[in-house]
Amino acid sequence: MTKNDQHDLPVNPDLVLIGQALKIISGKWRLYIILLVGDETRRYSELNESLPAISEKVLAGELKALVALGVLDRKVYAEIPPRVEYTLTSKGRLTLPILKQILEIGRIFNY
Amino acid sequence: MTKNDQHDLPVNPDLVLIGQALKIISGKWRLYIILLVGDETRRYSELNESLPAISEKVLAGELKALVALGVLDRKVYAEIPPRVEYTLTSKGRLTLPILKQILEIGRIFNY
DNA sequence: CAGCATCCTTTGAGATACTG
DNA sequence: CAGTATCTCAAAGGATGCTG
Repeated sequence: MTKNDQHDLPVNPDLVLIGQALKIISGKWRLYIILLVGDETRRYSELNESLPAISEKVLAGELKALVALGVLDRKVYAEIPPRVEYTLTSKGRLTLPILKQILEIGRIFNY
Repeated sequence: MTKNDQHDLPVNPDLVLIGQALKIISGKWRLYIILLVGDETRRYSELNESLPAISEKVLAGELKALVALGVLDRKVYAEIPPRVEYTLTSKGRLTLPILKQILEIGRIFNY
């Protein structure tokens, strides 16, 4: 029976889910990227231009992470010049309506 | 007509709202704190115990920030020992159902 | 009890040059 | 075009001791 024994506090199972969700959406650019892709197919250069303030390194890193997390699909076309397209996975699409709700928070605190 | 002229890209007004929302919810602890307060009244010590991994400095700082942002109300009781209680403001309460939706994202990527 | 002050470590992010 | 490699920096977060 340690001090942190589970019986001490009824651990809120939601806290675990928050952690899972934060793995997906936390960071300065995640929400922007996921919402910009939306239901479309986006090329790297499109995203780069839509987010002028992001650096190439960060964008490439975030895209790679989101692919690894199963949020984005990455499709490479063997063309010259190269073309790479990103779309939401089925799981990624499930998050879309939720992320759009987050925009409401912006509205709430804007006026 | 500069390169960044607004006419060049139909700037997504949602991007602005994301920025507003991120001011409220971004960071490692914001979601936890807001959801833990929920519809209840929480003391500093309660929050501190519910989030064993947070340091006192960070918790105090986040609470102060959330009060400044208009998310939390802070009520001090002139007692000994001191008692400080936090509740959501009316705006803060408006975010609750949205933040609860975010838990769904955790579920989506958990299985 | 509910913090603040100080110091320190870690992480995220930006700039730039370069490559398949 | 779509990235990588390096370097650098700022900010977030953590540990600890102290106080009204």
